[in-house]
Amino acid sequence: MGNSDPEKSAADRFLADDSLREAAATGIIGYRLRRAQLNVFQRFLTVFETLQLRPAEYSVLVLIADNPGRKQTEIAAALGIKRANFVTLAHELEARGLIERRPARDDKRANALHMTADGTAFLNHARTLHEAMEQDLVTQLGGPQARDRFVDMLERLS
Amino acid sequence: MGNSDPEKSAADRFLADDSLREAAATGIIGYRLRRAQLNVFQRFLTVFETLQLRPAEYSVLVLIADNPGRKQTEIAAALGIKRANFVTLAHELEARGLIERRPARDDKRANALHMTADGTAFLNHARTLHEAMEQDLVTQLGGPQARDRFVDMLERLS
DNA sequence: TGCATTTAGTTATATAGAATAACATTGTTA
DNA sequence: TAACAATGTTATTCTATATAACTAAATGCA
Repeated sequence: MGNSDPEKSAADRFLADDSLREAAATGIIGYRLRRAQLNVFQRFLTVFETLQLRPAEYSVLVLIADNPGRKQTEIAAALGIKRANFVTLAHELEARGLIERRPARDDKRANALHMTADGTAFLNHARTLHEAMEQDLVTQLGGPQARDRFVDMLERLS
Repeated sequence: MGNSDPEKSAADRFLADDSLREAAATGIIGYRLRRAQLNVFQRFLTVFETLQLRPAEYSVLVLIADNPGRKQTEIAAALGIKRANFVTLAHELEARGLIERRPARDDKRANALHMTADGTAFLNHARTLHEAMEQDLVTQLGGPQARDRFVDMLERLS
């Protein structure tokens, strides 16, 4: 039983008709921005597939490693993740043995987040993969200077 | 009965701790790309709130107006929307009287998509709003040249 | 101090976007 | 003509994100 109705990739059809292509993208910054973002995220998913790590999870690990002992709410807020949604995320990372949620010293309600030894090793590996991907992106953008200009413009839109 | 648990905006907490802020964004193109995209889309939603028009719907209308008579699948594919998901989208736009789905001459299976007179008028209004928004973005980016460089870099990532 | 308000974490739930599978109808091609 | 492919469709799933409501604890203030 094979795939009875395989979708062609969007790009296949996209390139099949240039007049449509032009019409779709002309003068729409938001549209191109979204396309680029989806593309970069897709690349991320591919690169991190073997690690079973999604973008949000990676950024959470980076933030905890660089800011050990912070409370859930702080990490969540810094990444623009709602407290409620962060709960599941943190629980999964804890269940995988990558992070620990210790009772905070100064606040009995709060959990202080820390990396485990396994988590640190795992993140180091992930960081290597990420840096390689990032390097690819820089190359595509046209070098470090272009990257800096690009990131600057992204910030201007935020 | 007021909002018993109002969330602070992400930015409020974000700015409350610069060390976290720096850690979150350092060296992560994908992260900043996503932030910028969400921000621009949020602006779109605000601008188009009175029209009750979402980004995908706007791009569909633009594409149909610029390519009248195309089949559903063509429009959907050009925008990277799955056939299946496009059905609801097209039905809603038709229900609002903005587009028509006429039987295609050369293919009894297919629907050829056309704007209605109302749809054209509606889209003209939407285009005005969009152009104003686009102009704001260009200003934020630092002018037309910066916009061109920016869009070029977005294309490089796609 | 005592009481109202706020905050941290949590659970449950809702909504939107995007993806897959399967199907009828029609078109294409070997 | 018989196999295959494409179009539109429905149903379903998955993921991300958002909201409401609750508890326990902390904070503020009169």
